Amino acid sequence: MIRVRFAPSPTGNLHIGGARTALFNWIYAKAKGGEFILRIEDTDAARSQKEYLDEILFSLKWLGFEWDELYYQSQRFDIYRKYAEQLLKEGKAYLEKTEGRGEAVIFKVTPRKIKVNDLIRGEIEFDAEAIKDQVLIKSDGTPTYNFACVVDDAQTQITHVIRGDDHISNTPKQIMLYEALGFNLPCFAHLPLILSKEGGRLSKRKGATAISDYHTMGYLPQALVNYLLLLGWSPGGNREVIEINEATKIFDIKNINKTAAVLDLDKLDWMNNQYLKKEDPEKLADELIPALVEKGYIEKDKLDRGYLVSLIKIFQGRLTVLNDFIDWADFFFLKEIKIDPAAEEKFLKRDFSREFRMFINRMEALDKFDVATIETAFREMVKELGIEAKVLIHPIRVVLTGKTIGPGLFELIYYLGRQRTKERLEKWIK
RNA sequence: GUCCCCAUCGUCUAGCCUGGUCUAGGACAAGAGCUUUUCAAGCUCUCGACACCGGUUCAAAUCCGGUUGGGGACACCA
Repeated sequence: MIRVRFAPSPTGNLHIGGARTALFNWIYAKAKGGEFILRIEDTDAARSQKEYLDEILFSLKWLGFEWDELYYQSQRFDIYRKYAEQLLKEGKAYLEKTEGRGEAVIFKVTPRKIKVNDLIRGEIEFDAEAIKDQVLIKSDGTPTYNFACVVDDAQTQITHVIRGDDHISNTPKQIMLYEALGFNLPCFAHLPLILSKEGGRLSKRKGATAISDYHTMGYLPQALVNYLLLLGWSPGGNREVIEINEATKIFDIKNINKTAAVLDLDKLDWMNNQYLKKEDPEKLADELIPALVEKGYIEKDKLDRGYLVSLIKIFQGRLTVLNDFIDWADFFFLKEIKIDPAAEEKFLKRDFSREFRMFINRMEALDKFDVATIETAFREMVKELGIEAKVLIHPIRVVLTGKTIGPGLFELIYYLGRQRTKERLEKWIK
């Protein structure tokens, strides 16, 4: 049974890099019918925070990476202690006293060559000569990262350690510990790093946006996962959009490439639009309702859900992020719309009183008020006036929506309704 | 400084393992056009890469060596 783990430290939010590591672990488990274990590396009590833990757990669930088991290192200190004592007893570690602090347990490093057979990179050789003796238990009694990591991976029977490239130099240190403790070695796979656009590691300043923020901004988890999957792996066959369920069927560590990838969010935007277009509008409504309520655009108990879904449908294909809807469709919810000054300048300098009046009358005369009849009435009217449709379409759009961009005019009028269309047009009749 | 990793369009990548089918394919971005009711989408087209040097070979993006460049690690952080 394949067992993999993702081991974040709650000293920061989950960001793109961590999410991608989690993804590759999770998908490998799925691909091989294995288990995905989540381990919280919260040994540093001073830096670990509950809010980060919550954010990490929320984000992993949001992305769809459900775990089979969950461990907290802070609850396992006695286990680390036990193994440290074993090493002490066997003479593989020694105690070191520091003034003002307690005793630390230090691992004795024996000079030798250490070979790592990495699933992605092949064989890598290190010389332990360059590695200093390693602290196992700090003088405050807490374990160090490398020690706790090895004990936990072995104890929880992790078969494949899949992690970022930045851990590659920890690997020889950990292998020495596995051997000293008499544990079986897992397989190692070191993922290429994700670099910021400026080069270098992802940091708060450079692209390390919290995953939960992508949720807040209106990205779809499927889109983010698909984008992440393409960073270092390819389904082949010139495929870009690939559903996770399909990807799990063809995923293999062997196909992960060695090169670090630069984070370029343009492609994520494109990907998000791809998923937004085909997403069930009912689901998008669920996502949008809280934000719309908060904006005061709708009221929770007086919600016309069917209407909202209809509106989502006419915007769906043009959204980059779901939240674009809130700005672009505001005129459907606001009593008083704001007219973009540039749009007014461009389309409403002329007096359209006669045309607007005429259009109102035509609409009121309609027996059946739907997208097709509105359009027919409008087209007949401009024909009679002897003008091009767009001469009138743009000014009407600006008056009704306040914007120069948006959905087709006739469906927009249909959903705005006769009454509101009339009111907004009348404001511009002198 | 020491150790380690990496190297195909601006970006993500296919191809590399198993040299010839590669005058290197796709996607994003950019530019042009079509459509049109604006924007978005869609469609068509354009721009654009095997880091460099040497070796092996009839033949190298593909194998080998070096150079250069980029990145990572060297904590009683994780």
